[in-house]
Amino acid sequence: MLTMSTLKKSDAEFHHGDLQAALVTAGLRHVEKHGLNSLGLRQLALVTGVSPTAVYRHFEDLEHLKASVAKAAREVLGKMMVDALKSAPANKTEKGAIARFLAIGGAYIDFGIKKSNLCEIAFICFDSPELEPDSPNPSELLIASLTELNEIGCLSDKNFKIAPMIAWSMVHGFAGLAAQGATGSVQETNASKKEVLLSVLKSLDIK
Amino acid sequence: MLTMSTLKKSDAEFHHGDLQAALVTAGLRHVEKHGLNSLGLRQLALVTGVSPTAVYRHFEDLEHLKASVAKAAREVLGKMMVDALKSAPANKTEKGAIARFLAIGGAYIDFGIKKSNLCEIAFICFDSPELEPDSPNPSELLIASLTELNEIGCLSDKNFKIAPMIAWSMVHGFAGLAAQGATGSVQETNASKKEVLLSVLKSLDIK
DNA sequence: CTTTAATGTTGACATTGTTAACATTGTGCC
DNA sequence: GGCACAATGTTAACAATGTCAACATTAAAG
Repeated sequence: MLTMSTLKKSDAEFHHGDLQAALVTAGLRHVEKHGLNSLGLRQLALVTGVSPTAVYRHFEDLEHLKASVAKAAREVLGKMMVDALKSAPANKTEKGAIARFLAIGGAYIDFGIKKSNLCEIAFICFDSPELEPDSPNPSELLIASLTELNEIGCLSDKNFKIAPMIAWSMVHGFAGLAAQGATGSVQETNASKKEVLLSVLKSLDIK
Repeated sequence: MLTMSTLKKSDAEFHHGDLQAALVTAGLRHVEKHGLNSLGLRQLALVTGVSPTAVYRHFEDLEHLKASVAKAAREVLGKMMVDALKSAPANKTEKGAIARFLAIGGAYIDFGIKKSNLCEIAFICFDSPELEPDSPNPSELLIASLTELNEIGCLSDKNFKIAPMIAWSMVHGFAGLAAQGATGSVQETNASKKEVLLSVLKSLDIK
């Protein structure tokens, strides 16, 4: 099962290799460039170089395909957050932990600002499947950062209980508003981004 | 213009009276019950008792019709907020102003919880038209409540500047998460709702 | 009363999502 | 190695959708 000497691609190219992933990737690219509403099954099959009905070997439905694209979009968000985490200071101090929280929270917001089309599909999915086990989960990354703040000692146990919902709501809400241009000009948005993140810390008695 | 002795409905019923509004209302009802993705032009025309192409006399496009339904959904949210405001204490005191803020913020969140399908379409619209001039605007209601807190004296001018974005992001984010069931059970959600609203006040140094 | 704009209808077309029936490829078993 | 079988892809067709062009009816204006 799943042998086929990985990536041999078969001379006649009758079999695609990994059509499932190819369709999702193509769908992700399309949404990023042209938005969600124009995402169609046939066009997607055409771009991938395959017949429309081949899609049904991998997805029950167009809705299920969309759900997979939504999953991929959330994985992009997760990657942006870990990238931001890597570029943040690694000091195991209070200041470092705060900087890391600002980094991943900021990355979540940047997802709304810079990848607004992906943001549109990422969360507007009803019955969306779980992320890949090895793929970083956005809300879990937020929780991990808050856990770190708690363990270091600058986030009380009482506040820690409500912290995930507070931080997630705020960051998610601002990202969504920014994605649909409700946060004003670019500089206004960037100013608000900072204030929004700091207000989360303030409401949690941090710093 | 627009005479026709309002609501005479014309014997032959060739003309509908106010098809534009009827289509939007039907669209709103459909989305509320069956979700957004199944919202179609033909089905909508059928329900309204009119031919499919009649829709094009009132809407350039299906997208524009959807945008009008989205506008109507935001107006529903606005009405829920003013209703909550009416049911809140009217004391012109600090406590009263806080209670009113919690009421309209809570209504925004309830919109996400109890009208999740409307919440789905309300904000996922690109080029959505402005609300009716007399219809209460959600974000402006939030701002008005914060203005009141500022005028009463329990919200500093400095915090007042950032307050709209803070409050709007938080409430909008939690409503969105609740709408897609990301906030846990019903009681968990209600508990979080309270914490979320209080944390906004806290981050603004209120109370 | 006639002209004209507004509003609605019919018929047709291209495109879409989906299904059924058929074809090809790779895998595992003897 | 040869053969059944599951996996994967193809073609042909269907119903339904959004949209357009041409026509019909009603209301409004002179």
